[in-house]
Amino acid sequence: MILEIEKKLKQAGYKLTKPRLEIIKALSLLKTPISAQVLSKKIKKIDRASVYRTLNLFFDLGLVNKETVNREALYCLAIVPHHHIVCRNCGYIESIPCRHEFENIKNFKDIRHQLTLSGLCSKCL
Amino acid sequence: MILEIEKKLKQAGYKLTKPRLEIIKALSLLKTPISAQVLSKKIKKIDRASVYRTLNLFFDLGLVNKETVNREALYCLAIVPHHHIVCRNCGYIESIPCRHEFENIKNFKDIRHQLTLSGLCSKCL
DNA sequence: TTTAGTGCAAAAACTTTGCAATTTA
DNA sequence: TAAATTGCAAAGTTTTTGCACTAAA
Repeated sequence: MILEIEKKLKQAGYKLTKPRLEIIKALSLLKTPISAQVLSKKIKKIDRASVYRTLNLFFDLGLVNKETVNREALYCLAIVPHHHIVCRNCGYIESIPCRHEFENIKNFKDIRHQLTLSGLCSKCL
Repeated sequence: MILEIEKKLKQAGYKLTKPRLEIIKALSLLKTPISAQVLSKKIKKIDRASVYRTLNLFFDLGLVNKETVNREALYCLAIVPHHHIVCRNCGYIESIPCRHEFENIKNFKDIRHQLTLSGLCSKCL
């Protein structure tokens, strides 16, 4: 999966730098999406500005998804299509495999998507 | 539709104030989602802080959706379930009726969702 | 070696907060 | 009239930018 991302970065004409690789690695190790802030604090050796620049680049390239979860913007890798469902009470997050096809919407090509579900998990209801 | 929102606000124990009604009205007139910033500039008579407070309240109550479109967080009314597809090149936005049912995800109740699609519209590809 | 990318520091943009005044129910 | 909500001003947070330096191809 990491290799696939690196390939896409290269194909798009971007360099494979240490900060970028670090961020890809960090994201790939996570089970749940993460905010730019928190990611930045997690990877202390990379400057905050670079974290933001990198996440924006990855988002523009479709390598990461950005979704609003309980008011916060969170990022996660977009390579394996999946969704999240979040408990609005305790914040617990589960991943959901993507079962929908969005390729056939008239008038649009090269479709990317981002679906976020929220609810109350069994502990909270 | 507006009346339905007002009812929900009341039911949740909140007052129907002028700023809140203004914001509901403004959102209901829009064909596309809007950022807090832009909405605030659009409704000059309501203080910025109130716009933010109101959007957050509405979001928490599930009255509005918040979605990330081309890096920006945009709001729209959530009463009539629908999605958006955005052209990544020119920003053109179309609404899509919601055809999916998300009620039956195990372990979660009271599910809300937010789906954003992006692509390249026919003019841009 | 050249060009893209980084870190740093500073600026800009965005969002929230405290509190007195106002409005709603 | 009591309690919630607003506007204002200020603070806090988040994100971006300019630029000299560094690293990837």
